[in-house]
Amino acid sequence: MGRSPCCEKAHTNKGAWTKEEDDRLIAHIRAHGEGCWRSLPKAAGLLRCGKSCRLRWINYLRPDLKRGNFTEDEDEIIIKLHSLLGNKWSLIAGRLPGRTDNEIKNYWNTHIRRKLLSRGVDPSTHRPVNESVPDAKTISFAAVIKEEEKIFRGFDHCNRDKTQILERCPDLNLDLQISLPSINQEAIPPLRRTSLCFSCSLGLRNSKECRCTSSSSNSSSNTSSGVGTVGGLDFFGFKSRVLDYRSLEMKYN
DNA sequence: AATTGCCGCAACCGCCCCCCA
DNA sequence: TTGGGGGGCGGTTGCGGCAAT
Repeated sequence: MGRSPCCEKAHTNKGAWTKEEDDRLIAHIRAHGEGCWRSLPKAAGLLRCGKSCRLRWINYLRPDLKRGNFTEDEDEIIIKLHSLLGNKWSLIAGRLPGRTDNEIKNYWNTHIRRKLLSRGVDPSTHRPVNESVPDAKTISFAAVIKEEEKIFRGFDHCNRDKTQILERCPDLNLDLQISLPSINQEAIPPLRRTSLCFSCSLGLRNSKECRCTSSSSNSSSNTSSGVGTVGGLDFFGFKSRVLDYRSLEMKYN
């Protein structure tokens, strides 16, 4: 038995939303709030799929949406976040108030990709287009074990157990941690040490999150704020729990 | 003025994850 | 512990508008 459909497809409208449908949806959400999208269309008197209502509200009708063109600052933030997070549009949108994941995804595909290509940057890898990428090395443990089996086949008299072979490949814990590039400020001549805060490095100079100071002495304090926070800036949302950090962790046990 | 091709964006589709019974 | 349902997400599609011819 397959999955039950999210709605009665036969009796739902598709395509562009009418003004009347928008008004009904807005009125319903104003009165009852968001939630239970599956039952919302019926309650609101809409011949739409619940998912369609959700999309329409989130991407178009929500009152806190920022309409209009993206600013240069927003462009740069999107580029930097994309280089860190990849196509995690919802995470990127979470760091840009008033913008939706769909909007950012479309904007990326239509404008930023072209912008990066014109700069000679590959939008997928964020590396120069003509930069030769070193051959990727794939470590295959299965291949290692096969090789070892070949070797040990000649030593059958030893009654060597396969588990002994496997013990040669201990469990790995490949936890990935993300953090700011570690720069040893002590190794840099005093005059060249930077006090640029992370906000400024994202192109948000003079923003309220800016922690830059005229003195370079504060720069070290920025690195002691813990993972995901820089100078008190909750960049990765660890404090606000916007970012599901588990998606950035790979475990092999 | 009509046609064609391209571009941008809203909306849809299907998969995946999480929560709860 | 497990399975089903609901919601969220990323990729894709299709339509409308606009520029070029």
